[in-house]
Amino acid sequence: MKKDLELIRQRFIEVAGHTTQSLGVGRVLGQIFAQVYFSRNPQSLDDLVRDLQISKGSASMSVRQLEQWGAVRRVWVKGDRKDYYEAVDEFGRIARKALLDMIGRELEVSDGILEEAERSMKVARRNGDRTDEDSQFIEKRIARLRLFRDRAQQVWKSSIVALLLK
Amino acid sequence: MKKDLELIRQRFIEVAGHTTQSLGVGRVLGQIFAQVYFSRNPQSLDDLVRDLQISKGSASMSVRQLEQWGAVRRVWVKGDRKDYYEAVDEFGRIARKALLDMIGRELEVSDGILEEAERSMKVARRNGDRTDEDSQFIEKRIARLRLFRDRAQQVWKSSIVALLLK
DNA sequence: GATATCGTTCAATACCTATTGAACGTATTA
DNA sequence: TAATACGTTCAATAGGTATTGAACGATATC
Repeated sequence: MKKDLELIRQRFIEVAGHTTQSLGVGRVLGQIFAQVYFSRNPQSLDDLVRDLQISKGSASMSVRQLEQWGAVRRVWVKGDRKDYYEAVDEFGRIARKALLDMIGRELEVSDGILEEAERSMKVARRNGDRTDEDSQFIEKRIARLRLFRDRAQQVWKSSIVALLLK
Repeated sequence: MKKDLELIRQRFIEVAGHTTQSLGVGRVLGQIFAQVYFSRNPQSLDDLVRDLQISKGSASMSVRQLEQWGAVRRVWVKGDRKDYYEAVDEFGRIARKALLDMIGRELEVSDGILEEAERSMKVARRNGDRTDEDSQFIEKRIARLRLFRDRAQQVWKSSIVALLLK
């Protein structure tokens, strides 16, 4: 491959690695995807290990993660036992799955605590504590939190949908 | 304060810390905001140090970060030299600033590499390399990337705006 | 059936970054 | 002026997590 093309490729791999790293999913993940995405031929684990100078274990795990998100797909190369991978060129779907996987869980957790708190407040109320100033304050704060949470939920969902549409 | 209210507060602090941690901005940040948000009285650094059992340095830095994002504001308590902080109850604006600060930079970086690559391809083309199959492949991939980037940009901006609106 | 090839697993390690805490500057009080 | 109270800074450290690599199982090849 021509030298300047190779340079561009290298640069993409570098930046992709940096990006995924600061997104909290590890450098290797981005590097692998970039390498596969900018390769005409399907890439084997060994290709990745050699070119990116990473361990086989790392390559194996990262590739599986990428497969999970639908970012790469296994392809069959006849007469070769190795697994080969090529990039799926549908960033929308990929981003959707990845984001849901990464952020979705967290959202559910904080959702849980909110409902839990709301239940507790309800119980406290029924016991006639409604005049308590502390309770009223906390209750208001929780209500505001709920308001934001619902808004954020909407934005989140519509964003996800928007990204999905090709 | 009543015991069950205190429990709820504690739980919020715990979850907030966990959330900010896995968002990559440290546990203390979330803990401090939760504590301030669920306190009727403005909180001093010492309050935070005592209640959360964190170091003064950590408290100082995290509070400054929160101030930067407009999540807490300094308030003046007469007859007291300490700095006190209270929560700003506008999650929309806070989220906006925080997200821009955290993700905005990354977006610009990956933006840079894209334009850089596009320029390089343009130059290569002018030199009559357009028949090169490798070049054509890379060029197509870059174009697809650009397409997604622009879409994502739109979604990103509209989400940010939507969150801002109270 | 023995050997070679390939992918996976997971405990150990290396790396990164949040957190600490001592030292410092500044403002306030005695 | 000395002593105290307070917030900030930053080098050192702790803690968490990505990455490694040796061991393993499975499958193909000799």
